[in-house]
Amino acid sequence: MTQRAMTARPMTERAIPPATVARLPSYRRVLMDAADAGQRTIASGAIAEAVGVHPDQVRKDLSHLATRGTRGVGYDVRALIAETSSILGLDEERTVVLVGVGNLGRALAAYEGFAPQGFRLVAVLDVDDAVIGSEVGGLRVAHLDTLPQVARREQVEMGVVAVPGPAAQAVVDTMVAAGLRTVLNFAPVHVRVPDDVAVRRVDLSTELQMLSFLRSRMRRDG
Amino acid sequence: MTQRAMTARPMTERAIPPATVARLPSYRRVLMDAADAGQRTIASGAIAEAVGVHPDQVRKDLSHLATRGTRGVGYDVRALIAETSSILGLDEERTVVLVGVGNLGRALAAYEGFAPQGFRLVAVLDVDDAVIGSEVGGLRVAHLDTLPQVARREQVEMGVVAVPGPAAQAVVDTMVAAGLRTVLNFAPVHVRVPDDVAVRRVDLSTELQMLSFLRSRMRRDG
DNA sequence: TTCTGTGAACAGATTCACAGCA
DNA sequence: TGCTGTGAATCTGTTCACAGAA
Repeated sequence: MTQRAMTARPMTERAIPPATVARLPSYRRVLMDAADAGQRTIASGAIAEAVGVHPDQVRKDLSHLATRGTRGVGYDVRALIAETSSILGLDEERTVVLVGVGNLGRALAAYEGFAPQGFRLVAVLDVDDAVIGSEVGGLRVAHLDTLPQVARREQVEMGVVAVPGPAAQAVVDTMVAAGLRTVLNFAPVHVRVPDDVAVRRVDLSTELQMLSFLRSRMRRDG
Repeated sequence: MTQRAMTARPMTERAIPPATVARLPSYRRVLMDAADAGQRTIASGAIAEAVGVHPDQVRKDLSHLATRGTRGVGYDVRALIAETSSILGLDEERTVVLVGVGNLGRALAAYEGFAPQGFRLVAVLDVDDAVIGSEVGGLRVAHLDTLPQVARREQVEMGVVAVPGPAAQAVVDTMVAAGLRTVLNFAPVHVRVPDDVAVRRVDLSTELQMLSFLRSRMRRDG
């Protein structure tokens, strides 16, 4: 629909392929482990081994970054961490709001993986009076209606949707109206959003079903 | 490594592309909604609309199945549900074991999405004495050491890993040794498994980071 | 040597274009 | 006329092969 590839863009960054971006968080994690272990440089082969891809793939991916490796040695660990963090937007703090305080919502609110990557959960919302006012993940659950105020006050950028499927579209509409521009959707439905809003969906049921498919297939192969 | 494509295979099924399989669960959900609403047939455009893809894509995907649509009308809803279920291996019950009773593990155990798709959780395991013996998702938490017995007794096929990263590889090794052949890994690390075991990883942090990337990019585009 | 960087070959997935049946 | 089915064209991603710097 929109013509992106032809758009003039500052030379500093050259349209990193989505497939590469998807691997960057894994690379970054390995790099941070290496840094913790005191390593100053790391070879593509070592990253590849830890992440489970081909070394070729790692080098091709890293060739989209500005950081260059040195032949016979590898890449500078600190430089790569800095650049991947910057590309992924992890050098500035991102505020997150969570909607839906069921089992999954509660688990997400308590999830320890948010904070270390710079994601700060600033509000937990629901529409059910039974849970509003209770404490979840160190925050008091408020009514979904307060989202616009919270979003403005805290400059919230990301929304996490952990409500049942039928409620998801309405929640996302509310988020979009409140100015959120990225949404992580755990409901098992596709939601419609304007072009300038990004949505990613995580569906446990889909994952299980794909595994189930692989299982069926394997029994015949083996 | 293994040569699959050339393997002789019963004509009844012709190697469905992975990308298609990944969309099948979504199609199936839409079909079930349509069936609930009393619809007997459905057009590719309607499925596409609900799932958020091109109608062309839906038709190409469905062309890999045996069920054919009728021109000017659409596809038979019941027939498609039956065939997608069969392909995804959802016509037989799959037994699942969950390891790791942290926040996420508890949420997964209580997750209502397992049962309706034919996934039956038969055991919840951990290594922490503090949680062993407690009840989670209607099951009493047992020690990970009991996995081999449970796996044999219940013919367990799938394992869900909800333990911290550093513990994941050992847990998966135990699962593989106990005969499980598919693993859904929520730990943020790559785990090594033999060729005949399938692993899928779901990483919340990766999803957030990809959204964060999109957010950074959008601010410049818009 | 060892390990990077990249063009070229290849493979897979999506979109287009259109023929053809109800 | 509406919607399926599919070859062809295109696009995207992966793997190969190898030149070249430390």
